[in-house]
Amino acid sequence: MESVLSPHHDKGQALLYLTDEQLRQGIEAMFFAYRGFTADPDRILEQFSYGRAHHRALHFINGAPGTTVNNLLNILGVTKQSLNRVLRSLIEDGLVESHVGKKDRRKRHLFLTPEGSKLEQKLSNAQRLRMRSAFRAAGPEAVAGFRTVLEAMMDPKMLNTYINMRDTGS
Amino acid sequence: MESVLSPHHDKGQALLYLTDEQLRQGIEAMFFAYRGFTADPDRILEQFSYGRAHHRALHFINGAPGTTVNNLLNILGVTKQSLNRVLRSLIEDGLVESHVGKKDRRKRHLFLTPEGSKLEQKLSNAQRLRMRSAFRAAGPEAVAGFRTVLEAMMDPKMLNTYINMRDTGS
DNA sequence: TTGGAATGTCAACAAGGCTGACATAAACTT
DNA sequence: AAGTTTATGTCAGCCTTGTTGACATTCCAA
Repeated sequence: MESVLSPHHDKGQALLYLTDEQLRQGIEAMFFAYRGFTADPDRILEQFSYGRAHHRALHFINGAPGTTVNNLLNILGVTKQSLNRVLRSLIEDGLVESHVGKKDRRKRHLFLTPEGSKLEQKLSNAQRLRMRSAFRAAGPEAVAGFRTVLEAMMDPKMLNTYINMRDTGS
Repeated sequence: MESVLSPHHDKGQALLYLTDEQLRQGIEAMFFAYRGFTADPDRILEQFSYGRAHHRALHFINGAPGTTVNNLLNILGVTKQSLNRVLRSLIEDGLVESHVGKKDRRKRHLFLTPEGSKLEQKLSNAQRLRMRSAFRAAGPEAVAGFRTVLEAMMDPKMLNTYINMRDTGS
């Protein structure tokens, strides 16, 4: 907790944002913002008869080319059967390539084809556009705060995953 | 990346948070944080054989008792068929009551029963617990930034909805 | 070399989105 | 008063994306 003595963190100030009403607003803000966050890619995906699950797969394969199915499973937090369905359609449609591992032939390493990369770019551009304009409107300090709160809200295990991706740039 | 000459206002510093890599991190932060955000209520809902859709209905009926089906539809952004399925089960299970409007008898006004209120509390407490600890860990300035960015990310129409709920406290 | 662990595939089911069609009742318009 | 619009509910059927269970393949270690 925070000191009552510190001038910038007196009790009233420190606790104001922790009232149930403030928390409720935070909860609703998450709900509405997440809708906005996914709205643009969703519109594009619809044209390709894909869903959010396809977007997520493309996103993380793009970020970590050669990743395995199992690794993707851990990141996405779904069952392998669920992911497999999505991957199968992406592979059939020529957006993703699956290569049997050379060391361990049980593993499949996943890569985007040029066409898959193209769609990923399209989705990513749309999503970044909104994020950029939100960041621009809010300013650098707000962005830092945004990231801080989001990180504190993640499950510890996923926070590690997130931090690893962030630091290795993959 | 950073200018040696003007540490606080050089171009690199001012725009650092708008690089594609920063935006990518923002996107992934949203993805992982939203999972954390919904994880606790999801576990509770499972015990009742309900889903997130039920949670959302309970949440907004609790926040605006007597709201109509149509109003809820606009807030939730789903079709009436989809909402109806959820409402029907909540009404059958005695968590929600639907009262024919007195002025306009086409309308149904929705209220939580004591039992519905109890579940809503349970879900809301779990979700607030995580939000509170995230807010506490991040500090007031970060919370303000979080809210600012989320609001900038909403669709304008939903931002209005959100602001109205926030200001009227309903 | 054999049994277990890791990995991936196939089948089937459920939740919760969606559309379309239609019924009802009330309110509004002309 | 008649016709139109609005609000709501319901039925049927479809799709995506979760789930579990069963099973095949591959690797590794006892």
